[in-house]
Amino acid sequence: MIDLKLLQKEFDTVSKKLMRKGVDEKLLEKVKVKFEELKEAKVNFESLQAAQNAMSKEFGVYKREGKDISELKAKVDENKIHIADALEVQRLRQEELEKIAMAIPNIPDDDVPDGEDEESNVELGRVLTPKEFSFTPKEHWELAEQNGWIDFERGVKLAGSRFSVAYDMGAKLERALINFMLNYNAKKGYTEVSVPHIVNRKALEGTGQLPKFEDDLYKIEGQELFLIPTAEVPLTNLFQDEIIPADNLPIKMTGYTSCYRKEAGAAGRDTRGIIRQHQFHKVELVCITKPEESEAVFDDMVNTASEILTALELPHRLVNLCTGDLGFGAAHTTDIEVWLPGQNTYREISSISNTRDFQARRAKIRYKNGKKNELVNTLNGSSLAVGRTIVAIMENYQNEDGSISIPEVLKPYMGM
RNA sequence: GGAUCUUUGGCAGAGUUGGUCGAAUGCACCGGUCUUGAAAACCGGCGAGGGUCACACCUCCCAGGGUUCGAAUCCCUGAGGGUCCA
Repeated sequence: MIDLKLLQKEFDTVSKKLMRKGVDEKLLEKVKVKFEELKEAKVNFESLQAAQNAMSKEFGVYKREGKDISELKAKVDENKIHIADALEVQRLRQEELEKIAMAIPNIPDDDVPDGEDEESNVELGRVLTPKEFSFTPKEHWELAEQNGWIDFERGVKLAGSRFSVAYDMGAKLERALINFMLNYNAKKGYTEVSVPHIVNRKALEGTGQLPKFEDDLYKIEGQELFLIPTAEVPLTNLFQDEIIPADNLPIKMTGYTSCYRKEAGAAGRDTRGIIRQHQFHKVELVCITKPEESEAVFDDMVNTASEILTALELPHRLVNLCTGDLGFGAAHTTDIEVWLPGQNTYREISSISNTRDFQARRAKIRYKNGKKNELVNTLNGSSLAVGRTIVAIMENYQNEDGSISIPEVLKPYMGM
């Protein structure tokens, strides 16, 4: 949720920034008006309520003094009707406002580059040089089938398209990577947390997946529960409605979960292989910080994810997302793209975002700054998407005969 | 599963003939006096959210609903905890 007070006070500045992200200025004006109307309704309701309270107190006095209360009662009864009306008005306006305000994305930072889509993303740097192959490197699905690591047909049999089954070294690699990543993150000061894979609506509203992106979520029939699309949701919402002592910040967490996504808007994209699955494994980083320290923590998260790739000797690059490619809740995002020689391109393997106070405002996560309660900053990032890491390992570690070597650092995790 | 009791501020714990209760008291905590420093003692402050320049004011005594001019206090439903019976 954006800061409505800020929108009201500095409409021109805020709307200009949001227009960079394609938000219609008319919509923002509407939000501003609705916000003012809501405040008005609140003041109205509260003053009626105050009058009611005062009269009720008088009642006590009258009774004790044995005075006649019929006139006062008439007044109070009339006021009651007004209160009911005022409350209804307030409720409606609140609903109206929330409906549109909740669908407004976060304000992008000033240094986020302009752009429609990923074409305008800005490369920040490269780590490791892709190696030259003496043969034409294959794509991962081919290697996966050839080595018997991944079974696409039986995944479809069990659950449908975009599901797959991992076997043998493919399955072991999954497990090894998860452990390796979690251990690495723990060493960097991130506390390991194991969370539910099913969450309620409030949690998803807190992190911004709802109400706007319900189509992308798997919902449990008959219940207001959803499968998580990322561990970011439960990890961030651990602190929903809490006021955290300043000394406890920053909170740095890492967690492994499966992630479940309908991929509603992705028809036809990445249909081969395991780049885009309905269920995939991911190790996530989530941090909760004071506003002034969030950028330092952000850098640490990017480094942590990048270091894992470096340890796996996978070439990658860092990319600063442009306004058009930025997610709903992010103020700015750095993607890490790993080199895939089979596809001869870099593909996203991690996305690290600073949402600043956008999620904190929705989820009411605050901290005690002296005497005042202030919103925290929340950050999230993958470190890393496990399936895509396997893809990267397959393509980068392939040999001419189609076999695949195992990265040195993973061998201990695979009983080798 | 049945009966009964219970659910209050960081903790403990008053508050059930409904009104002056957002709530006594103790502990904890913060500030001060005293002290070389600390402890003790004494003085002062001290629930949360919204709102305001600051007040005022609104909301919150497990959750939700109801009765009433007015509810922490009464009624209903649900959840957690205790005890007894199965």
